[in-house]
Amino acid sequence: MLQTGIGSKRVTAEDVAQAAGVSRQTVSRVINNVSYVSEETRQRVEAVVEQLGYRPSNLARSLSQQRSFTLGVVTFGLKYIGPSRTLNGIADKADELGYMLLMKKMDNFDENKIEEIIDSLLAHQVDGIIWDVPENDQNQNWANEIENLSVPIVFMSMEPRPGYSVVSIDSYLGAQMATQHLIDQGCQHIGHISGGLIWWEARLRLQGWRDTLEKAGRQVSDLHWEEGNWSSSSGAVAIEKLFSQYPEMDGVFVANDQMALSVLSEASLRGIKVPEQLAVIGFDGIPESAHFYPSLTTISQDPQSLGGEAVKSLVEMIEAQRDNKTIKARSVFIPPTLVVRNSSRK
Amino acid sequence: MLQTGIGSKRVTAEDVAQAAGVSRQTVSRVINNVSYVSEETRQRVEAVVEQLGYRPSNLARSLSQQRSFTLGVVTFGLKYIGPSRTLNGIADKADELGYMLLMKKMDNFDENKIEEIIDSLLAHQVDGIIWDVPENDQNQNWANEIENLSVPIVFMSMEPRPGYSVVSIDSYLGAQMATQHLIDQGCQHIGHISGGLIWWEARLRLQGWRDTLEKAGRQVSDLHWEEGNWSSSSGAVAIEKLFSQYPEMDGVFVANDQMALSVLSEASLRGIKVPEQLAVIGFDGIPESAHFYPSLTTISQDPQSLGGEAVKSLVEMIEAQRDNKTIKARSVFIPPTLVVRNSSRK
DNA sequence: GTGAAAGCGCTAACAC
DNA sequence: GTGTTAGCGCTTTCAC
Repeated sequence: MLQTGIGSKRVTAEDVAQAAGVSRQTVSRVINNVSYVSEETRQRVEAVVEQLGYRPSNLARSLSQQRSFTLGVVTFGLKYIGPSRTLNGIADKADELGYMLLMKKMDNFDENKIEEIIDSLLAHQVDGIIWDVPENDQNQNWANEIENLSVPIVFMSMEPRPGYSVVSIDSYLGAQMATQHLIDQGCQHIGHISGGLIWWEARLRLQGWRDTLEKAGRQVSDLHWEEGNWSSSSGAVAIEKLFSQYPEMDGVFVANDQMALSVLSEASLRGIKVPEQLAVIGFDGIPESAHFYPSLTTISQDPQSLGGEAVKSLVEMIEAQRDNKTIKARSVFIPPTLVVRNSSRK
Repeated sequence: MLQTGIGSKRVTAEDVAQAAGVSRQTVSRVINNVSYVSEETRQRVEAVVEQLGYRPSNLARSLSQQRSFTLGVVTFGLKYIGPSRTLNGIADKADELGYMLLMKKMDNFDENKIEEIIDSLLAHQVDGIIWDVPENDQNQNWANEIENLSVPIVFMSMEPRPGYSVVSIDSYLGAQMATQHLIDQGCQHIGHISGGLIWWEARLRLQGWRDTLEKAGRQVSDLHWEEGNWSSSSGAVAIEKLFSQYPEMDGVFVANDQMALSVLSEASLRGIKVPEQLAVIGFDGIPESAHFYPSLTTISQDPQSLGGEAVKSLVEMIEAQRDNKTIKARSVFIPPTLVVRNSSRK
């Protein structure tokens, strides 16, 4: 039974105690199922709880226990599908482990905001923090600011640093797989469209492409790649440039599926046949990519488990801290998988 | 300056008071800028605050003020782009108005979960709740359960009921606009692919399509539409069926852009020319739709402002409640806009 | 202007 | 088994 009446006064443990003719403490014991309470008392209390519609206040509990079972999550670019799928994974795992999520978003790289955000999370007594904001030039310094936090923190998609816990997709590996796949398909001239290079993952994917080509003895030039910003629009601009500055290109590794979508469209517009004249491979494996035309070969990641891993790591750290164990930072890299579809099958 | 040291003891107002040689209350006054404090004391306290890195505990404040400046948000289908863009709008507006977001997700329609979720939110003393879960047969009953909540609640994308605040896109209007557009382009046989009909919005879009056709004197049959579930995959299945059961179809209104993507792909596969042989219009206006091939005509909604409106409504209700004013429920319908692109321009 | 006391709703520690 | 006391960190009320 839910509490009734807008603005009605809250039913407290004290109310229940009085109505049941016991002490507050006994009510607490019944609620939390801790230490023995006689069956008779328990039932009496439970009846009153039900009758009064009593719900314990987590707020008060958090204050008294100095632990809130709440995790702070700071995300960036929630309006894009990638980050929100990760958030979904975080939410699922948090739920499973009995934590709530206190959410903050950060949309620009204002350094002052970093402290403000962390502070507001801390003020709400979060037990730990998940930081899912891309690292870039402007916000690198926060690493220092965050160094001595009073709660554990897990970073996502950030370059691992000793002493920090980081959970990421193995973008470098994925880029290698993608490039190698194009090589295996017989492509001779493989271009790349990167994500915004302020993102660590974009830099990794670029590097993976470059290294793989070089390892295969291919010539790599700066004319062979263009920087996008993850959006489809930027993909359209980038592929235009590549078409003109790298006309012999017969394969392209695109750093995410959204930009790859534009590559397919622009190719269609120009009558360039995919994959015959141009093989295309994306990254992310968004569900829609299976329905692009032609269907898109891609490096698939599972943001669900990515988010889940982050929560798992964080909760481990939280527990360790409570038990006064040493907290050992742990970095997790999740390998992506290659999904071959029509856009690359020569 | 951030707090230092994992697990280090929290700096409290009491600590500051002692260090500054004043009482806790004076510290509180300085922090909250309320009532007069002598300039000298103020500066002394502020110095100590800075020096000790004192951060007031919002938790304790919430408990004592019986108000948390936290909003509960319950979302459904966060892994899809629509709901997460809405969440983004919610987060922005909440930030602007000084509220934090406590997030819960709900992924199936388990009725028991409803109460549990609401309870956990209430236990954390949220000041109000935004309910962004589609209404369906199984979960209609919650309306009753939620009836007498102790905090204000705003529903999203739900059929308006007297006494409830609801914020929605005007899907019916959008469907009319879409269908009318196809009529205006000269389409004679206009089909429809709906979203999952457990969603109120899917039903509205279906109805808008049907009504508009009938108003235009067109014949409408159940062979002219198919139910999808919003996903691209379901769109592929649906369009297949329509192609076979409604071969004369020369225009199709698809209930969201993801499914429309599959329509474009399947048309390409079959060599059906869009828009010459089949005009296609989607719904939502996701950024990618501008880069489909051909670019997709769509009914564009702004989930950002949708989420913003919900927060605005909710906060209004919260303030009203605090001032003991009568809370008047208010329903907001946001009209979408028609974006004409190549998929429908005959 | 500033301080003392009480209270927000709960739990931990110790009695009985 | 159950009650009492103290305390989590803050704000409110009321003195002075």
